Amino acid sequence: MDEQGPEGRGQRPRGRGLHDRVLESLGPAITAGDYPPGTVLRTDELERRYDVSRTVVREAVRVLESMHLVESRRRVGVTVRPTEEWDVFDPQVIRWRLAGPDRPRQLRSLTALRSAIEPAAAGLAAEHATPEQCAELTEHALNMVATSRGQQLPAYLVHDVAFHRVILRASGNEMFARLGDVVAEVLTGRTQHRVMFSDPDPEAVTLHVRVAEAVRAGDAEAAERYTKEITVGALRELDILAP
Amino acid sequence: MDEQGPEGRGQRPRGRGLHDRVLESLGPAITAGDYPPGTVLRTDELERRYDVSRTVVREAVRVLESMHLVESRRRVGVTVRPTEEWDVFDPQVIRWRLAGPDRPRQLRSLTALRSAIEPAAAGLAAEHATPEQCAELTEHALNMVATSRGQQLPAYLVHDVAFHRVILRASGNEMFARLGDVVAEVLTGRTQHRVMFSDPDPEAVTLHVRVAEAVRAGDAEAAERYTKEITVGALRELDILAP
DNA sequence: CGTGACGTAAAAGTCATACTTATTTGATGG
DNA sequence: CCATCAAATAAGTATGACTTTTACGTCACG
Repeated sequence: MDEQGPEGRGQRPRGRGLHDRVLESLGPAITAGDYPPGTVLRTDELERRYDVSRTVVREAVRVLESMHLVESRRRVGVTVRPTEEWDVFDPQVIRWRLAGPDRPRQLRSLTALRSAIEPAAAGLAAEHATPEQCAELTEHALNMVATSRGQQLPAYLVHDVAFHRVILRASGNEMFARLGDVVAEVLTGRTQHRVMFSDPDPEAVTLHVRVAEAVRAGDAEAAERYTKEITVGALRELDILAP
Repeated sequence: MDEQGPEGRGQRPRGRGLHDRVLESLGPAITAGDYPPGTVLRTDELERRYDVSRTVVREAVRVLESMHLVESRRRVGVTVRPTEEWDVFDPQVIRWRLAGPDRPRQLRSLTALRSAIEPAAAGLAAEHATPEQCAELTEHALNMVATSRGQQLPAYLVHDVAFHRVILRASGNEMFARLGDVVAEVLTGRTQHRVMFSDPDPEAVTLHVRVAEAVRAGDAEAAERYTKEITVGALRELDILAP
């Protein structure tokens, strides 16, 4: 055993809070499958493992429970729940899974989600976007064109992310809007995987400009169709990278 | 003051846990707007209000924080966050909002979400559904037909919900699958609103049968198109009910 | 040999208290 | 007027005592 001494706790690591530290360790571990569904954790074991008090462990466990990652039952312990019951829409869960071995699978799910949501969002945006949002949109689209050649992927990515964020926000649907972070994550992840490869697909760049035009013109049908083409491209790309 | 006595707590209401009781009171209150964004709650105030210990309040607050409903900061208190930052995909948040004054708005968001997701899910289902799932699908569709006339809405609803659940599950996408509960909630809510009115739209019933056929035939394009028609119908219905 | 009632113990849940730490506020002094 | 530092405040953490639920084994009875 490696006790640091009879009194007090060793090494206050002073993150934003001890419970966060526990959460940021347990969450990824569970979503990564280190503790397969059915695994039982006992709180006093966790106390010792992380060298923290009951208070801290319980708070972390409570949060994991609210994500349906675990279930806490008296006389049993904290049981890891089956994967199908996890709150896969929880942004935190998404981040944890993107950081773990489930990343490819997660990226596929998310890309399929994008492919369903974004065209609809673009259609709504064409009807609801404010003039300011239209302006932002065309600006980002033009910046994408400008940075689409000559190893400027980081800059390109910034505008790509911003573009899709505006679309989702301009849809006027709060739920679509909240997917901005997720889409950002997917786009970023995708870029990292091919950063050494080529410049972005010129067709995709053009499509973004078309979407911006369609939204500005209030043409919902066109905005939806062009966006669909973008996301279909993203899906196809996934199949090529991991068939 | 209404103290129950000098020692102990009064009335153990023994829900599944005190923290749950606090959560189930605070959560709805916040999402209902009883505490507008910016409102600051102090934990010791909550302790007194709910007549529970620090431990319990902290656990509840921790969960609310993980939903991004509140933010807890030292020397300040527990602050209600702006609506745009809430985890609107959290099933619990969705339920709370559906139970509160935000219900109409929430139903609209969710219906728009359905309208984006379900057609895509149906398309995927046509490619991935197992024979068993196809069988379930046609069975539910036929039962919908059978119960579509003569004041059998409750029974109809059961099969409607089941049908859409199977579609979402058969899509093979875990995120789509997890929307089953949400869709169920929407369908149930919709039925409750018109339970005294008419039988379900015969066209919608037929469309469900067509979707089942398309999925069985592996015709993704048709499955997607028919499902889209169903959800568009749902959207139109909303406009009629609350233009 | 099966079956149901019952007691026991294990683990989470709760409480009260003492103490720590970060942060706001404002007072003090340059 | 601004920088700096001190005090007050509310959340964060630790801990020990106690309660409540419930799985599991035991034993008596059919």
